[in-house]
Amino acid sequence: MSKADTVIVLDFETTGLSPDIGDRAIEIGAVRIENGRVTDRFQELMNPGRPISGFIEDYTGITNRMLQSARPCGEVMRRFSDFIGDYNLVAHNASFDQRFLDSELAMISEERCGQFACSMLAARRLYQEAPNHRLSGLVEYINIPADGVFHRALYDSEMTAKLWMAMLDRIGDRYEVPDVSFSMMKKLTKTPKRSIGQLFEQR
DNA sequence: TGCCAGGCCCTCTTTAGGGCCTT
Repeated sequence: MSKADTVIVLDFETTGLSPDIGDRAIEIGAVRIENGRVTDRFQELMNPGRPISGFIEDYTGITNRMLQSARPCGEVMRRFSDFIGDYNLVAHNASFDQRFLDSELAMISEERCGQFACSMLAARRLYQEAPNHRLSGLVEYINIPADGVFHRALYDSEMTAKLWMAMLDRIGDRYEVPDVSFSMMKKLTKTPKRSIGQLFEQR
Protein backbone atom coordinates (compact mmCIF):
# COMPACT_ATOMS: atom_id res chain seq x y z
CA MET A 1 0.00 0.00 0.00
CA SER A 2 1.37 3.32 -0.91
CA LYS A 3 1.87 5.59 2.04
CA ALA A 4 -0.54 7.85 0.23
CA ASP A 5 -3.27 5.18 0.17
CA THR A 6 -5.82 5.40 2.94
CA VAL A 7 -7.49 2.13 3.95
CA ILE A 8 -9.86 0.95 6.66
CA VAL A 9 -8.79 -2.25 8.45
CA LEU A 10 -11.84 -3.88 10.02
CA ASP A 11 -12.92 -6.90 12.02
CA PHE A 12 -16.36 -8.25 12.96
CA GLU A 13 -17.33 -10.39 15.91
CA THR A 14 -20.51 -12.27 15.04
CA THR A 15 -23.04 -14.80 16.31
CA GLY A 16 -21.60 -17.45 13.98
CA LEU A 17 -19.97 -18.20 10.67
CA SER A 18 -22.45 -17.14 8.01
CA PRO A 19 -25.06 -14.43 7.47
CA ASP A 20 -26.67 -16.81 4.96
CA ILE A 21 -27.95 -18.92 7.84
CA GLY A 22 -29.07 -15.99 9.95
CA ASP A 23 -25.91 -15.02 11.80
CA ARG A 24 -25.53 -11.34 12.73
CA ALA A 25 -22.73 -9.01 13.74
CA ILE A 26 -22.29 -8.30 17.46
CA GLU A 27 -19.22 -6.02 17.37
CA ILE A 28 -17.33 -4.00 14.79
CA GLY A 29 -13.82 -2.69 15.23
CA ALA A 30 -11.79 -0.75 12.67
CA VAL A 31 -8.82 1.54 12.24
CA ARG A 32 -8.04 3.99 9.46
CA ILE A 33 -4.48 3.87 8.13
CA GLU A 34 -3.38 7.09 6.54
CA ASN A 35 0.15 7.91 5.44
CA GLY A 36 1.38 4.72 7.06
CA ARG A 37 -0.09 5.31 10.52
CA VAL A 38 -3.39 4.86 12.37
CA THR A 39 -5.32 8.14 12.32
CA ASP A 40 -8.78 7.05 13.49
CA ARG A 41 -10.57 4.19 15.25
CA PHE A 42 -14.12 2.79 15.44
CA GLN A 43 -15.37 0.25 17.97
CA GLU A 44 -18.88 -0.59 19.04
CA LEU A 45 -20.91 -3.54 20.28
CA MET A 46 -24.28 -4.08 18.61
CA ASN A 47 -27.40 -5.90 19.69
CA PRO A 48 -28.36 -8.65 17.20
CA GLY A 49 -31.85 -8.93 18.66
CA ARG A 50 -31.44 -12.39 20.11
CA PRO A 51 -29.19 -14.17 22.61
CA ILE A 52 -25.75 -15.34 21.51
CA SER A 53 -24.51 -18.87 22.21
CA GLY A 54 -22.29 -19.86 25.09
CA PHE A 55 -19.62 -20.73 22.56
CA ILE A 56 -19.55 -17.16 21.24
CA GLU A 57 -19.55 -15.76 24.78
CA ASP A 58 -16.50 -17.88 25.57
CA TYR A 59 -14.81 -17.26 22.21
CA THR A 60 -15.12 -13.46 22.25
CA GLY A 61 -15.61 -12.55 25.89
CA ILE A 62 -18.70 -10.65 24.76
CA THR A 63 -21.65 -11.64 26.94
CA ASN A 64 -25.39 -11.47 26.49
CA ARG A 65 -25.43 -9.02 29.39
CA MET A 66 -23.03 -6.71 27.52
CA LEU A 67 -25.20 -6.84 24.40
CA GLN A 68 -28.42 -6.05 26.26
CA SER A 69 -27.39 -2.42 26.57
CA ALA A 70 -25.83 -2.19 23.07
CA ARG A 71 -27.48 -0.22 20.27
CA PRO A 72 -29.22 -2.23 17.50
CA CYS A 73 -27.11 -3.46 14.56
CA GLY A 74 -28.74 -1.10 12.08
CA GLU A 75 -28.02 1.98 14.16
CA VAL A 76 -24.35 1.04 14.64
CA MET A 77 -23.89 0.02 11.02
CA ARG A 78 -25.24 3.35 9.80
CA ARG A 79 -22.48 5.13 11.75
CA PHE A 80 -19.92 2.59 10.58
CA SER A 81 -20.97 3.14 6.96
CA ASP A 82 -20.17 6.82 7.45
CA PHE A 83 -16.80 5.86 9.00
CA ILE A 84 -15.67 3.71 6.07
CA GLY A 85 -16.92 6.15 3.43
CA ASP A 86 -15.54 5.11 0.05
CA TYR A 87 -12.15 3.94 1.35
CA ASN A 88 -10.71 0.58 0.39
CA LEU A 89 -10.95 -2.12 3.05
CA VAL A 90 -8.64 -4.74 4.57
CA ALA A 91 -9.52 -7.71 6.81
CA HIS A 92 -7.95 -11.01 7.89
CA ASN A 93 -9.78 -13.68 5.88
CA ALA A 94 -11.65 -10.85 4.19
CA SER A 95 -14.29 -13.05 2.58
CA PHE A 96 -15.75 -13.58 6.05
CA ASP A 97 -15.92 -9.90 7.03
CA GLN A 98 -17.03 -8.92 3.53
CA ARG A 99 -20.07 -11.20 3.74
CA PHE A 100 -21.10 -9.77 7.12
CA LEU A 101 -20.44 -6.15 6.10
CA ASP A 102 -22.49 -6.50 2.92
CA SER A 103 -25.26 -8.36 4.74
CA GLU A 104 -25.56 -5.82 7.56
CA LEU A 105 -25.40 -2.88 5.14
CA ALA A 106 -28.09 -4.44 2.94
CA MET A 107 -30.41 -4.58 5.96
CA ILE A 108 -30.23 -0.78 6.22
CA SER A 109 -30.33 -0.28 2.44
CA GLU A 110 -26.70 0.81 2.26
CA GLU A 111 -23.76 -0.54 0.32
CA ARG A 112 -20.00 -0.07 0.30
CA CYS A 113 -17.95 1.59 -2.44
CA GLY A 114 -14.42 0.48 -1.53
CA GLN A 115 -12.77 -2.78 -2.53
CA PHE A 116 -11.60 -5.50 -0.13
CA ALA A 117 -8.09 -6.92 0.18
CA CYS A 118 -7.27 -9.92 2.39
CA SER A 119 -4.32 -9.89 4.80
CA MET A 120 -4.48 -13.67 5.18
CA LEU A 121 -4.10 -14.34 1.45
CA ALA A 122 -1.23 -11.85 1.31
CA ALA A 123 0.43 -13.46 4.35
CA ARG A 124 0.14 -16.95 2.84
CA ARG A 125 2.31 -15.65 0.00
CA LEU A 126 4.74 -13.47 1.95
CA TYR A 127 5.21 -15.79 4.97
CA GLN A 128 4.94 -19.21 3.32
CA GLU A 129 7.20 -20.67 5.99
CA ALA A 130 5.06 -19.53 8.94
CA PRO A 131 3.65 -22.38 11.06
CA ASN A 132 0.12 -21.13 10.42
CA HIS A 133 -1.64 -18.08 9.01
CA ARG A 134 -4.06 -17.33 11.82
CA LEU A 135 -3.94 -13.67 12.85
CA SER A 136 -2.56 -14.50 16.31
CA GLY A 137 -0.03 -16.91 14.83
CA LEU A 138 1.30 -14.38 12.35
CA VAL A 139 1.52 -11.65 14.99
CA GLU A 140 3.66 -13.99 17.09
CA TYR A 141 5.67 -15.22 14.11
CA ILE A 142 6.78 -11.76 12.97
CA ASN A 143 7.21 -10.45 16.52
CA ILE A 144 4.55 -7.77 16.52
CA PRO A 145 4.17 -6.53 20.12
CA ALA A 146 0.84 -7.89 21.39
CA ASP A 147 -0.47 -7.02 24.84
CA GLY A 148 -4.20 -7.44 24.36
CA VAL A 149 -6.79 -10.15 23.91
CA PHE A 150 -7.56 -11.59 20.49
CA HIS A 151 -11.13 -12.10 19.29
CA ARG A 152 -12.27 -8.60 20.17
CA ALA A 153 -12.99 -6.47 17.14
CA LEU A 154 -10.86 -3.40 17.75
CA TYR A 155 -7.84 -5.35 18.99
CA ASP A 156 -7.96 -7.74 16.02
CA SER A 157 -8.29 -4.82 13.59
CA GLU A 158 -5.30 -3.10 15.24
CA MET A 159 -3.23 -6.29 14.94
CA THR A 160 -4.35 -6.79 11.33
CA ALA A 161 -3.30 -3.22 10.57
CA LYS A 162 0.15 -3.86 12.05
CA LEU A 163 0.44 -7.09 10.06
CA TRP A 164 -0.59 -5.24 6.91
CA MET A 165 2.05 -2.54 7.41
CA ALA A 166 4.67 -5.19 8.21
CA MET A 167 3.89 -6.87 4.90
CA LEU A 168 4.37 -3.58 3.05
CA ASP A 169 7.78 -3.27 4.68
CA ARG A 170 8.64 -6.88 3.79
CA ILE A 171 7.83 -6.29 0.13
CA GLY A 172 9.87 -3.12 0.20
CA ASP A 173 12.87 -4.93 1.72
CA ARG A 174 12.71 -8.15 -0.28
CA TYR A 175 11.67 -6.86 -3.70
CA GLU A 176 12.94 -3.30 -3.44
CA VAL A 177 9.52 -1.85 -4.15
CA PRO A 178 9.40 1.51 -2.37
CA ASP A 179 5.72 2.31 -2.64
CA VAL A 180 3.34 -0.67 -2.81
CA SER A 181 -0.17 0.37 -3.79
CA PHE A 182 -3.42 -1.11 -2.49
CA SER A 183 -4.16 -2.43 -5.97
CA MET A 184 -0.78 -4.16 -6.04
CA MET A 185 -1.51 -5.83 -2.68
CA LYS A 186 -4.87 -6.94 -4.03
CA LYS A 187 -3.14 -8.31 -7.12
CA LEU A 188 -0.66 -10.13 -4.87
CA THR A 189 -3.50 -12.05 -3.22
CA LYS A 190 -4.60 -13.38 -6.61
CA THR A 191 -1.09 -14.31 -7.81
CA PRO A 192 0.12 -17.94 -7.65
CA LYS A 193 2.76 -18.31 -4.92
CA ARG A 194 5.45 -19.33 -7.39
CA SER A 195 4.92 -16.12 -9.41
CA ILE A 196 5.21 -13.53 -6.65
CA GLY A 197 8.73 -12.52 -7.62
CA GLN A 198 7.62 -11.90 -11.19
CA LEU A 199 4.77 -9.72 -9.93
CA PHE A 200 7.18 -7.24 -8.41
CA GLU A 201 9.95 -7.58 -10.95
CA GLN A 202 7.67 -6.72 -13.86
CA ARG A 203 6.98 -3.23 -12.52
C1' DT B 1 -27.37 -32.01 21.49
C1' DG B 2 -24.61 -31.02 17.74
C1' DC B 3 -24.13 -28.88 13.77
C1' DC B 4 -24.69 -25.29 10.25
C1' DA B 5 -20.77 -21.55 5.31
C1' DG B 6 -17.68 -20.28 1.83
C1' DG B 7 -13.32 -19.26 -0.51
C1' DC B 8 -8.61 -20.56 -1.08
C1' DC B 9 -5.23 -23.94 -1.98
C1' DC B 10 -2.77 -28.29 -1.93
C1' DT B 11 -2.55 -32.95 -3.71
C1' DC B 12 -2.74 -39.20 -3.23
C1' DT B 13 -6.00 -33.26 -8.57
C1' DT B 14 -8.57 -31.27 -12.59
C1' DT B 15 -14.88 -36.21 -13.63
C1' DA B 16 -12.40 -34.54 -5.94
C1' DG B 17 -11.53 -34.28 -1.33
C1' DG B 18 -10.00 -32.15 2.63
C1' DG B 19 -7.37 -28.72 5.60
C1' DC B 20 -7.03 -23.91 6.66
C1' DC B 21 -9.10 -19.51 8.09
C1' DT B 22 -12.95 -16.44 9.84
C1' DT B 23 -17.19 -16.47 14.42
